[in-house]
Amino acid sequence: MDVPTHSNPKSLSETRRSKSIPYQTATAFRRASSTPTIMTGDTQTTPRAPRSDNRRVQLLDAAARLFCERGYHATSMRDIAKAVDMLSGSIYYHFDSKQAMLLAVYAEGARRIGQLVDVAVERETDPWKRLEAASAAHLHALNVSHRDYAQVMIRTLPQDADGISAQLREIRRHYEAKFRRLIEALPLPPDVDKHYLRLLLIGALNWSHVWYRPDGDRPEVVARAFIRALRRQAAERG
Amino acid sequence: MDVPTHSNPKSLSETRRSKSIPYQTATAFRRASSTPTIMTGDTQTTPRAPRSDNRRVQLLDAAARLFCERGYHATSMRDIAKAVDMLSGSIYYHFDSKQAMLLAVYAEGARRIGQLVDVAVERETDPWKRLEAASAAHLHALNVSHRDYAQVMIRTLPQDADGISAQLREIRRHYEAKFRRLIEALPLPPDVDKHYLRLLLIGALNWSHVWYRPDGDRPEVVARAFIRALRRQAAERG
DNA sequence: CGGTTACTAGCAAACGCTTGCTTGGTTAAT
DNA sequence: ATTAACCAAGCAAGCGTTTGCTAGTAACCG
Repeated sequence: MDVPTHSNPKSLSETRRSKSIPYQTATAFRRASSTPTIMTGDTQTTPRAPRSDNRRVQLLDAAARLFCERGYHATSMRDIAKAVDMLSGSIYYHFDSKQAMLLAVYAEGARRIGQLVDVAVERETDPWKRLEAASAAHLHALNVSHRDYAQVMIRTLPQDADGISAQLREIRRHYEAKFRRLIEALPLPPDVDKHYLRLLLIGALNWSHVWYRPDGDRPEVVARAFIRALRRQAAERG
Repeated sequence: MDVPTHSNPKSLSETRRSKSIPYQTATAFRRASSTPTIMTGDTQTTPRAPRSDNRRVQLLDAAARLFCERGYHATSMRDIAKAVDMLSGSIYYHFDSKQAMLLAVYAEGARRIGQLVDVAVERETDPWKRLEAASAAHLHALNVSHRDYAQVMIRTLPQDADGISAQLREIRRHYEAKFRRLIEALPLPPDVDKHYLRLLLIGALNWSHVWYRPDGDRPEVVARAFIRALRRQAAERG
């Protein structure tokens, strides 16, 4: 159930636009990519696949947990290293920098919530039911099944990491488009502002990490209450 | 218009429970308190009032601005000192620690939003209008008139400052009680869950710092849109 | 299949710099 | 004359990152 479902290295690297971004060494990039990028030069040696005891995932899990618990700036590379019983310098074999780790966690968080939402939405046909399912999946990822990764993705602001702010914004924009489409599909009277309906719902969902308690109502119950409050009876009947 | 309306030192110190908390020296506390606490000992000299060129407020303004822009952990005492053209060590004449500064900014933020909300609510009588006015005031403080202080108060989580987490929680609880009362007063059918109605609204309001743009709709417009979405037509007519 | 080679994954130790905070002394407002 | 307010200097600890090196693993070759 709670087994971490990491993306394979390929899909991770695909969130990156170009090899020229300065947050991963050529070596680390080659590692992360499943398709061995053989250079055009003739003296180039063919790269090798990651070893079976590769601890990149362990490292990312620890980073996600600590970034979630303490926040990015309050977590040191030594903290992360200690969590997986490693020396801080060794992290730099897997990641180019602390910011690169944050970006990786953030992207993985977006991928996980996105996947959960997609699966949940597919099962429904009614527009309101689809939105409710998406909300429940979002809440579930954020507070139950993928807390660490998802909360880093939700709570990290672009200004927290200057060098990768553009990437962070793009990832979030891409995710939120799902909700934009779901709300666009709602049968609403023309006097209802879809823009603010979206901001109202997403804001409430994202704020849930502050008040959500595992021993309280389950995500589906919360989602139903939220959608119920937004779904105006009059619009329904008309 | 944008003149900072700081609380006087007395009201600030009142948010503190006891003199024994370890985040302000005896000296700094005496400074902050308007009623000079004369000790029972006989050899005690009477303390003097703060000088007219006291820069405590300037310092707090700078801290609020930097905490808001970069976050608490990403801001150093030297950054704050530099912002008011001071040496970092000199800050410790006014505040006992970095955490004490955060607490002061946080408390002042809560005071300012609280005051704006109180004033706005007083002008209305209809329960829904009162809630809408409170929402507009909240949005206004958070994104326009008291951005720095208010955003620190909203965005800072208890786990960001271990030693003062209880105080932070208490201040926030006290503020949110205003919304609890406003929603309690709404004429709602019994099937509407007031608990989740509150979480929905407050979450959306607090998330506004992510998307609010000064050249977009004014806070009152946003608040009206939010309340409109929550105020179900059916309930209104019944 | 055994040996050689190539390279992954990590250790150990440091680099230069920044951190929150302290202390002793000085100046200027009251 | 008193002392609020600040400076100058520095402390120990911690920061992100780099470097030189090596043990162990996997792919290849005869």
